[in-house]
Amino acid sequence: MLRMRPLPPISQLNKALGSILKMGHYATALSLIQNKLQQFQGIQVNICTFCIAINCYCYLNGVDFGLSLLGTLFKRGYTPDVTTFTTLINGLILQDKTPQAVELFKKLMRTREIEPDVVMYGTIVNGLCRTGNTIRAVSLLRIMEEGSCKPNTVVYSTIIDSLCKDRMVDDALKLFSTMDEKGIFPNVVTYTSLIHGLCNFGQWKEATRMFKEMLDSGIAPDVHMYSVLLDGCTKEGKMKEAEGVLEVMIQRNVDPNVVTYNALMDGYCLQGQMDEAIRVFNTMVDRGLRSNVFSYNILINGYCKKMKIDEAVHLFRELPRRGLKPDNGTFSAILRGPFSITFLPRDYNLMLRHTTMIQGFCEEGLLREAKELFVKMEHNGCLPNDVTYNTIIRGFIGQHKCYEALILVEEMVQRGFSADASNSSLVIDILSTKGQDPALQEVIKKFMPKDGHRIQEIE
DNA sequence: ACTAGTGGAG
Repeated sequence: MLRMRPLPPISQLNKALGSILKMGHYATALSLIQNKLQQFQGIQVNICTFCIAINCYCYLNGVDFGLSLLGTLFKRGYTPDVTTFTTLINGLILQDKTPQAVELFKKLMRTREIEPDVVMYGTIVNGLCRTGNTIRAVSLLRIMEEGSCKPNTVVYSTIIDSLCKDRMVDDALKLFSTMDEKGIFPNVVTYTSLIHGLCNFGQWKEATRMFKEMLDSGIAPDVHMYSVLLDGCTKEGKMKEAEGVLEVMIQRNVDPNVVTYNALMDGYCLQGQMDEAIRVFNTMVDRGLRSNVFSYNILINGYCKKMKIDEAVHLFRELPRRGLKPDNGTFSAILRGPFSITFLPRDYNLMLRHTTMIQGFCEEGLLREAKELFVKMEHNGCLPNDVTYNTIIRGFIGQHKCYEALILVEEMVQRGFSADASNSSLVIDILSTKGQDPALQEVIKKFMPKDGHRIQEIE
């Protein structure tokens, strides 16, 4: 007879779920929760399990699903704790709803429903930094310093990294130097952010000084740190040193990953040494690492710059065979290359090739390139037609470049073309939001097809 | 046990 095993303690389940989450398997964690609930009807799910589920929903289906679970939680008589709310705040930030996240945070502060802890503060700081509000994050840091919830290394690191990315490396250095006074110690993450920032601004000497300082304080570099250093070397054209970094990390049993090799490959591409870049690519694969779309983009970009079209096309075609999908970076590399129209399908005629390319440029926001090709296509013996005009005009309007659009509209009308359906509706959209701009009015009037009555309806 | 911060192409 089958004897029922004792119910696993809920803490055991939660612990297992924790390690599944660390690997990013949110769907697995969710189905595990559901299975356990069905398997053991009487199992007592606690607030942590709910929080894990909310977190999974936030990552898988969006924060709205997470919020709806909060309702269930209330209905069953549970009281959400600070972690639950932090999870939701993080969910909002993940979905680019940082203003709502800040609102929720403020509301919790106001109603004193929850006493925010350092993680909740850190989550808000992260949200502010990610949305270009680093200065507001610094203000929040000051508030924390004066209050009872003191900032920790994570909060400082988040802001230091953001300052570096906002090109305020000096301010990052200043903030860094105040950490010591407060007895908050930088870790490898703090140093990585700062050294990355210094490398990006060519302050190689200062970067190496910081690295030595870190080693002296007994902090061990990890794969992130070594990759940043290697990348810094290649940006300085120091390929020998970059290879040296790779050797050192292998020696010290820090395994390089695909990011490390990509950085090295990009360095060789920058030097125009495509043979070396390919050698690195092969070494990476030999070491059992999988190339990603970045690896391909780096090489395609390198070949395009060297006018090696066959090699670039070959790699481009290899992407799907490796189960990889070209992304914006791939198209960007191709579009900037001198042979970009060659990548397009064989049955595209010259006209279609140019128009497709122009559309690609517009979608990438590369209007200057779009205009260049637009001018060039006439020299290539290929007159733009109504589709070409509509494509490029849509591009300029999309980037709110009304005056450039106006010139093109006049040209188009002169040649006897008019706006297509998609552009007409686009114009109506703009009219409803920005109709008061006289310059835009001018564009719109010329742009619309002969039956201008739809404009009057709106006016 | 659950929640926040670090690296790479264009």
